[in-house]
Amino acid sequence: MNALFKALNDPTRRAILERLRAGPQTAGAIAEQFQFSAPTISHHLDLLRQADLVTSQKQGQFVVYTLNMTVFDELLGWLYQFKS
Amino acid sequence: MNALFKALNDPTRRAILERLRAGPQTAGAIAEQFQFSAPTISHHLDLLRQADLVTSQKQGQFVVYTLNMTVFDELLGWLYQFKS
DNA sequence: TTAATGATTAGACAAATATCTAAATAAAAT
DNA sequence: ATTTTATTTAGATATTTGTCTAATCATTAA
Repeated sequence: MNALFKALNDPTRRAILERLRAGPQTAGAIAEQFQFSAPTISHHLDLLRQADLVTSQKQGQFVVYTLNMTVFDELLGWLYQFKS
Repeated sequence: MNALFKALNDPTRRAILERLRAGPQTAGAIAEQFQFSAPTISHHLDLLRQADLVTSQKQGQFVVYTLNMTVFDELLGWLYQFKS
């Protein structure tokens, strides 16, 4: 829960998630879409993975990142207690 | 959106929200339930208010904080784009 | 009007965070 | 084998954050 909110508390990381809606992408392809250095994006991806918001698969020299939406259920569950 | 995620990215602030589910409470009553100083809780309440997650009404020398759940719709809306 | 109570503001400080460059690792291409 | 490409790790740094104590503001009570 902590890792989840932490991961979401950054506009760049949220933007990465939104980009991944279009489908899995390599670390490099993701980094290209932002003005930050590759190590910075790599770090953001690490935090997203710690929160289980993305998964990564190594494919040759590339690392492909995939959105994992199942974690949102946890968030929805937390939100639900506040409804009504 | 930034203020919202920022406010939620702290366990104490999330706990405050959960306590407020029981009903509006004064700043002092909220602070009593935590081990932090009154100024610290006051600061957390300020961030929650900046995110519009709570509203405050001054009643004499007390300040009553009330949970505002309408903001969660914004969060749900953001989450919704990831569904399916 | 003075003292007490509830709450916030101000300022300080340690810890966490986001970013960078440089270096390291691993795979592919020459 | 060597070099290039993709990515991560390491280390540095400036900013942000959570906390505290002390001081201030505002309201109520003596």
